[in-house]
Amino acid sequence: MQLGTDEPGADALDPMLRKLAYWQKFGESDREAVLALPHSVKSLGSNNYIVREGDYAAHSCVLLSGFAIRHKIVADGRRQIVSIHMKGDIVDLQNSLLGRADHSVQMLTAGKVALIPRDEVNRIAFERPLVGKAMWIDTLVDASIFREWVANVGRRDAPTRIAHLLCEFSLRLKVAGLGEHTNYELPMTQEQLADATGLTAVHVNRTLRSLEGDRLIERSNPRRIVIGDWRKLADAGDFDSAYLHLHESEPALAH
Amino acid sequence: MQLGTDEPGADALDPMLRKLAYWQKFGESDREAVLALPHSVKSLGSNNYIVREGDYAAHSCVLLSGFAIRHKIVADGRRQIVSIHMKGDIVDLQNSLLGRADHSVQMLTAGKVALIPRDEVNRIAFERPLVGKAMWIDTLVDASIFREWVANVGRRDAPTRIAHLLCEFSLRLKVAGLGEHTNYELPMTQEQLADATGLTAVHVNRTLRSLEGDRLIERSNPRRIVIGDWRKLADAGDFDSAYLHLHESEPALAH
DNA sequence: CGGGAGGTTGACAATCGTCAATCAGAGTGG
DNA sequence: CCACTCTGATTGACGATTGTCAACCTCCCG
Repeated sequence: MQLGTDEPGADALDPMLRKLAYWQKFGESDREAVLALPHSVKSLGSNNYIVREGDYAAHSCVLLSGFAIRHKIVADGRRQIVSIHMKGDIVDLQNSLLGRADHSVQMLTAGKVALIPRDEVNRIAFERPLVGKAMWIDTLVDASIFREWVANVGRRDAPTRIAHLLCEFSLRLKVAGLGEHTNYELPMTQEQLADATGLTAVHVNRTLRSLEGDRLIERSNPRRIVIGDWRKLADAGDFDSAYLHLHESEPALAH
Repeated sequence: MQLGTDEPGADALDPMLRKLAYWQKFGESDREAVLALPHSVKSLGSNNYIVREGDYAAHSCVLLSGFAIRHKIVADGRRQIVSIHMKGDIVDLQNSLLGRADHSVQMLTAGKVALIPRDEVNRIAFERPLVGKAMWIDTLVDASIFREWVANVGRRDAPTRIAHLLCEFSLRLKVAGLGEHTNYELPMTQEQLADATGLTAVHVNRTLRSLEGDRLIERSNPRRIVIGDWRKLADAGDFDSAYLHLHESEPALAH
């Protein structure tokens, strides 16, 4: 299923603006300039590709709703998911500057994206220093998350790895304002979870059940994650939110 | 050993300029502006720290000679190296914008670094769009390498992982103009190699010897890597240089 | 010549992967 | 309403890659 292209609403880019303004305080004119970026909105079905490895992207792409992942395929056909994205995430800013995509971006659920011509992204980045700075910071935080993922798949065992991912997802849901962050539906199959953690689907299954057995999470159905004691799960997942570079107010989660 | 601070040479920042100019063609005034950045040069001994996780860095740091790594420590004290750096690499640009360091940077060998006040980095990035763009691209390529590392430790087996790292190192040596890239001395212990690949030192040792046994590499001493057939090693390491975003001329290595 | 760091090897253990069967739930057509 | 089917989740038995522990070797350097 590949759905059509919609008319852009007046402030379709609001989720992107919120994200950028989170990194860098904007004045009114910068806010308006971001919202005024030319773009088209596209509705995508689950599993639709936004970018394919090797593409020369003509657009930058912002996720307006739904969830998406970035992934790479290795020699024997196995897949590694390198990041998970949600509302407001700028999903392929790098392609505006780098040219050929070094990985694919794929929808996890149905959702909408805004496509912004790469020239426009480049223009605003350099005409409006605060906007450019916010975009740069956004890509630096992305990079910080990749580093954490290298450590996660490289040096943590399966239960810790999965607990860490559940914590990251929870906290990012909260920052994005997407509902109850201690009781959420993980928008992916266990196979996708395996591809994100460098494990196999079977082992992910066993590990989830073992986290459940240890009362670190509850699951009323296979995808629903209920976090009873956030601090306990964070400890189990060796989770320290510093790498997300959130403002002071957020990490208070720990309470 | 922590050596002193030297007088900056007239063009100490040349390695940084070369790197930036590789990503973005500069005019003469931009070149001069980069070289004119205020900075101090510091000589560091092997294993000295450049940045420690948690630091609020007042400087950005460019590696002028020697090798360095970035790493993170996980709960049980194990370490994950997330990248390896060499001459010309801008090693903590992100700290200029992000504030608190989310990982440590440590010298692998003795070498020199240039410290540039973070305000100066911010200033040049926004006063000189081409310089800013080059720095931005540099951070995006960094991020691309992190993604590849996530896939490397997440989805490749030990021999493939190590072969991949050897290929990446080889190619980056070549681009940086640091001698014979098919016959080089790997500036790290097997324990450090293990921390970079998410393995243990013992297993790294066995795997290196097995690569040797398969005639994918030769080693006249434990650290010297001789690549007889580059293509063969690249195949064994599932190595495709696209993620390094080099210009067209370099990947010709494959011949 | 002694000490130490790093490299090498073997025996054994454990985490995690593979294969295969079964189960549960959603959607579909008769 | 009820097979039927498909995807995803779950479980068990077994196997393999990788980790752990411990010994020993080698080289460099003071």
